[in-house]
Amino acid sequence: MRENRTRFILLGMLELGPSHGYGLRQRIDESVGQFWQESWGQLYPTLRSLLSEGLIEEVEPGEEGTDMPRGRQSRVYCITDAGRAALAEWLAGDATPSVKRDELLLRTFFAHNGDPASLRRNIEASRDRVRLALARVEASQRMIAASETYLDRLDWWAMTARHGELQLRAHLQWCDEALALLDGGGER
Amino acid sequence: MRENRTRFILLGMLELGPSHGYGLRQRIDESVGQFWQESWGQLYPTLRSLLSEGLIEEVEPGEEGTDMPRGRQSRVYCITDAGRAALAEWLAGDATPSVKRDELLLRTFFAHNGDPASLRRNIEASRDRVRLALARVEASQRMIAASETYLDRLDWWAMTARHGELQLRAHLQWCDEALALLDGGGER
DNA sequence: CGACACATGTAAATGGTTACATGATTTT
DNA sequence: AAAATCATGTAACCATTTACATGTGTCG
Repeated sequence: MRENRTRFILLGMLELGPSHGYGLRQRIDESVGQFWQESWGQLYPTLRSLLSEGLIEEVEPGEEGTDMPRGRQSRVYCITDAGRAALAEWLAGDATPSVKRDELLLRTFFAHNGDPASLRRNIEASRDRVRLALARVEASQRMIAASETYLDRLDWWAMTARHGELQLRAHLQWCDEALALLDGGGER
Repeated sequence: MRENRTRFILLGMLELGPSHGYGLRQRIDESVGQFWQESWGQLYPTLRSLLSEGLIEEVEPGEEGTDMPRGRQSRVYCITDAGRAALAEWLAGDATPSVKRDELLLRTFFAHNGDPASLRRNIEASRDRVRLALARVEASQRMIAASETYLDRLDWWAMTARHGELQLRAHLQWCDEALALLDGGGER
């Protein structure tokens, strides 16, 4: 929490090419959506402050376009050298360890106080969500493998996808084990 | 975010036996600390509001003591029937899917803009933290296996520990793969 | 006697989501 | 003509952390 990472996601996404607020959020969802997300309430104000700090600048829509808006009213931004420097500086620093919060595990821990059917429902819902997420990760892995652009970034991107794959598979295995336990001795 | 889970953790922990603020935080750290944590700024005010809602009540220190304070000034709480009902009601509902935020992966995704040595340092730091966490999980698994109390809760507790084990092992494997990639073709 | 763990709280700041408000363009 | 998507933003609210403030008991 102590550092505002939204700034650096936006800088990193703009480093891939100029875009506008709405388009940046799409990029975020498609690329790092499995392990990060941004809301409008964060995105637009942060774009403004990056602009006022000179880390990004506004360009005319239509210029050298990588990701131009289809509608009319929109503001297209581009990263500046100062922005690139700020991004590099952030990357040179230490990551703050991620705070883990897992409500499903909390419910599992306290399951004694509720009924097994509710826990089962929640685990099944989680399993279904994670199966979808795994399908998305696998799709993204195929896209990375087939990509002919951004070649010098693909190794890193594949690494993040691989993390998702391992993490999600581990969770699926847990769901299976947990549901088996609920089926077996769980009723007592 | 929409639901204040702190309330239910405190209720769940008090269901194990009466305790005081400081002791509750210790219980939380020792039991669900791998996937949940509470700060003082959340804990004490929440205890107050649970008290005013009648979900917990204050008892004299020294009564039927499971977890009594060693120092002097302290307030010991006990869950009420209303509190047990509130906990059960929460458990009957649906879990809100956990929001995932992983700064290490963000740094990996944008690694192209920084230097490989910094990424390596961050991955190694994460691996070291996770090794420690895994050791704690394994210790907690041994404690659960050897426990002769709370028998009807042990299955659930073991399940949460198993989740930690699977998740942390998956992360360790990723760290190894990522470091190998950094050693190998990573320099180009 | 100094450091550290025990113990309880409050206040301010931050980070983040959600709902609101508005309107254009595309698709059905 | 309606619905969905594209597009930009603001305001209110909520959750959470961090720093502050205070004091006791224990151990070396």
